[in-house]
Amino acid sequence: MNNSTAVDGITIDCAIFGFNKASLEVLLVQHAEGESIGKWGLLGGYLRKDESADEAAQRIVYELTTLDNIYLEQLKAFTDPKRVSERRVVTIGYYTLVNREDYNIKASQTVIEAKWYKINEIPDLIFDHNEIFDFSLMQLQNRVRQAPIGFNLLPEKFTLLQLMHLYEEILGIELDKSNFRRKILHMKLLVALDEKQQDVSHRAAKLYKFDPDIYKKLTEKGFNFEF
Amino acid sequence: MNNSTAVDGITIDCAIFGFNKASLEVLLVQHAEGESIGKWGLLGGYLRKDESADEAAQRIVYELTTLDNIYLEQLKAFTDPKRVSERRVVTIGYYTLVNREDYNIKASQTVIEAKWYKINEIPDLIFDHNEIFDFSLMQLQNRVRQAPIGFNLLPEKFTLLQLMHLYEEILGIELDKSNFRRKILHMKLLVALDEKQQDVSHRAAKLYKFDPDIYKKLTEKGFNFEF
DNA sequence: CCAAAAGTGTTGTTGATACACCCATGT
DNA sequence: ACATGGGTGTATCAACAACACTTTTGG
Repeated sequence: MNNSTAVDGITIDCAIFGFNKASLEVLLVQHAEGESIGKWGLLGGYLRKDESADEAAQRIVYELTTLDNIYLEQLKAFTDPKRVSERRVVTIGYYTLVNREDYNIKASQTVIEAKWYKINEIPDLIFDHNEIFDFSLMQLQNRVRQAPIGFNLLPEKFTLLQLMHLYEEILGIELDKSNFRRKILHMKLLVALDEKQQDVSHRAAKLYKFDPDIYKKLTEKGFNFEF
Repeated sequence: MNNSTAVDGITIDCAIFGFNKASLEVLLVQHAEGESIGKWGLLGGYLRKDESADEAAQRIVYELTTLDNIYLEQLKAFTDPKRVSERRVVTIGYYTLVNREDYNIKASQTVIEAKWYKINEIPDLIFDHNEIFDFSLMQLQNRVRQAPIGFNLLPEKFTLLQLMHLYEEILGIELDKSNFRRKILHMKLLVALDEKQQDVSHRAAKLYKFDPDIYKKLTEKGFNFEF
């Protein structure tokens, strides 16, 4: 990358979450250059002089995955003076939620390899990236209870049990099928489609989709996302 | 201040909340030097090379108020490339909760004047400080519903109605006295003292204090702070 | 017919809400 | 006596947890 356009001493690091079958996973990368060659870490990059941190995070994720318009939220700034040896670098942490069905790795100059890791099988990462990851998971668990951001991890059409398993994975709890159905349907956030699952070896489930317009209307009255 | 010890291009800005009688207020300052002379803004300063952002925020608040060991939480980094004209400066926002009874302004080299403003009477501030303040209020409203951080705004001993008025002010809602009492006492977070209000022109209320030890025990089981 | 997941129904308990009401104290 | 806030009691309603049950579909 062209360092002349970068802000000195400020980087962006991003935890990219995806949901696969029944498990919540994070995309980690091996860096091809710099002092961290060959070690796994969160996807990162420099903040450029003409962009905000949000724009930088969007750009950095796009450069690796070609994913556009993804859900993205700043965590906080990580500022321990010793977090990177030798230099003083402050990093601004982010997390994003992506739909694995849309995802495709793009060849990249700065990254050797990218790989999904289950959230309870994260290896030792560079710098303070384990701390950043832990914080991002905590933040995800909190946010998912306050707003329906979890839908960003699912394909457009999904069954109620897929949704329930997603919440179970993220929150690390078990939910009652019957009660979950009642509660989520009662919120009126979902639109039932005239479609069912295909090619499953059991009774096919109805498919639903999340409706952001309905969400906007409901959000003014306020409703509860505790599960 | 000695700029040779400062990290280039990174500042700290802090919204200091206090609770006075019945209103939630923020401490604003007029800067004595730099491009912002004479305008009101949040308390701010440079991040130093040998300190984390948390330490910097503690130091900056201490330098003005001599308050120590206060509740302090990072908001996020504000990074719009145009947020400060001329230079690229990223600021890390903070908010703190202080007990007005402990508070005393200290003479300061960098600040002409400091003044408490009611949260709905905030003037036009320098840079993006209005945005930072709005964010801090939102964050306070959210956090106060998840954990008993509001106690940091009160004196050590307080009545149940003082506490209720605090929540009403922060959240901008009205609460039912009877139901509030039941709910807060039911949580078992408060320790009833063998003391009553003095010199009030009505029946004296019992005083309570918040017990952090009890909170720690309860927090593991989880409990609900929605009001 | 069986396995597996989809989907419905029932019941007891808890907690929120909206009140009405009585108590203590200073002016 | 009355104003002001302190403090108690109660009836109603909505939400939740636990669990049993029926339905659909592929193999």
